[in-house]
Amino acid sequence: MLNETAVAVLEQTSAAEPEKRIRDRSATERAILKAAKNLLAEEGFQNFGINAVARRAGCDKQLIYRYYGGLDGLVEAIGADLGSWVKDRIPEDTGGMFLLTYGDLMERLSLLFMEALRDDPLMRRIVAWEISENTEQVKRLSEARSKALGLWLDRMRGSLTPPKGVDTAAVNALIFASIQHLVLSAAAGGQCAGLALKNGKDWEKAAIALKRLVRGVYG
Amino acid sequence: MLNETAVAVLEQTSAAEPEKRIRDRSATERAILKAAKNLLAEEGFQNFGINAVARRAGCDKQLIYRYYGGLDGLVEAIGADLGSWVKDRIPEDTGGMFLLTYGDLMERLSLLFMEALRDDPLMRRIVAWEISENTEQVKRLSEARSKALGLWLDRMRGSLTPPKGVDTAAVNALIFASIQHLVLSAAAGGQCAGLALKNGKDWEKAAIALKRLVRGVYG
DNA sequence: ACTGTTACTCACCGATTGGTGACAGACCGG
DNA sequence: CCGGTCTGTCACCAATCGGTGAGTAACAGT
Repeated sequence: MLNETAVAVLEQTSAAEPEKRIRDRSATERAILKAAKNLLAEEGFQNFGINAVARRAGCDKQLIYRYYGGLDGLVEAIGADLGSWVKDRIPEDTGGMFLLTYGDLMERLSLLFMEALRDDPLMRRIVAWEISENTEQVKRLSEARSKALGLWLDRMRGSLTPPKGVDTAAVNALIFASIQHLVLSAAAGGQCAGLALKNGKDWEKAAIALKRLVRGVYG
Repeated sequence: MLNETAVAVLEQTSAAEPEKRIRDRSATERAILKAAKNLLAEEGFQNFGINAVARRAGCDKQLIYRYYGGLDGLVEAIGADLGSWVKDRIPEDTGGMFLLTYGDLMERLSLLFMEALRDDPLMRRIVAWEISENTEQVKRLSEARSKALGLWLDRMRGSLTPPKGVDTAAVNALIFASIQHLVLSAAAGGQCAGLALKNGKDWEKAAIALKRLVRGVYG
């Protein structure tokens, strides 16, 4: 893999156009970041290292040290980039939902979160990483993710007050933990605690069970 | 670290005699297995390899190849050894519980499982491993764990029929997923989804929320 | 055109990994 | 006693890891 610009140049080499700017720092930086994200999403954190990222980015690892200050900085950049998650995952159409109770809201958020996590391999890998390791790298990344998730929840919640008499923080933590583990387990082995999670039908069952769980506590 | 026997020998040989290692295959095998389990429990699967296990077991890695056929066989042996989990985790005192409803049962099982997982680092690491990787190694280990858990649940359930009209498989999968993620997240970072999980007070809150969740679906 | 800076590549380092073949010593049957 | 098997050790392999210092090629300012 080469720089995007380099690829573009290669593609139009048929013409006699003079090559322009193979040396483009910001493009290289973007290529590195993109390579890192893709690598993390596809391969997981096991084989996530300087050499692998440089290989995939098609540049020398030295550039990663120079531009990001090593893997730590690169991971931090990924974390910073995680803010874009919020924008992508907020449905602009919030209409059609009248008179939301807290139960309505949590049911909707749970299903949305499950769906979002299902088709975001990078986020899944990060969650798995958080659980498996406790280095400073992961801690920072975890904070960024937590922050992004919190922001997402805030945006989605709007101005709705939680019910009294229930420890919503703890209950919601359990609900979201449930979703995360279900999705991660499914992504890894196609099942969770013996429950098959492969085709759409399986996930429909899971969704129904999730609704029932949420409705059970929040009515 | 050396064999226990070897250590004993070393302790009583002041320095005159050349140290002799006891030739005891089964003891060495046990030492290797124990080292592997401890290593996995303490360090996690990140640095789990032939060299690390041999180092901790105080023997040459060649012996791991000979006795277990490499890491795969060793992991499989760990899985086979996982059956003992069931015996350790079944409270012999099942009296004092009259007229169990399914809700009573699931509440009790949930709390027991959470507690059991909380003080079993090896099991936690295995769960985290399952989620993070999908190699043949992990698959076998996962199966063994799943089997052990299933056996445990059977033993605990006794002869109690689940309620109709509820997809108990899916709901229970969600509940146990919730517990696993909560405990793993806590073990890694002392919190889960912003919910602090450090001292006993925190866990008490989590337990209450868990009860509420279970009671919500199963009454 | 000269100079200095920027962007980038390359070669090398020590350490560690998984894996193998050769060897030494202890034990046992003959 | 000898010879073979079992148990354990050691040296070595190629590959990969993270990390660094030095060199090269393209650019910009003058």
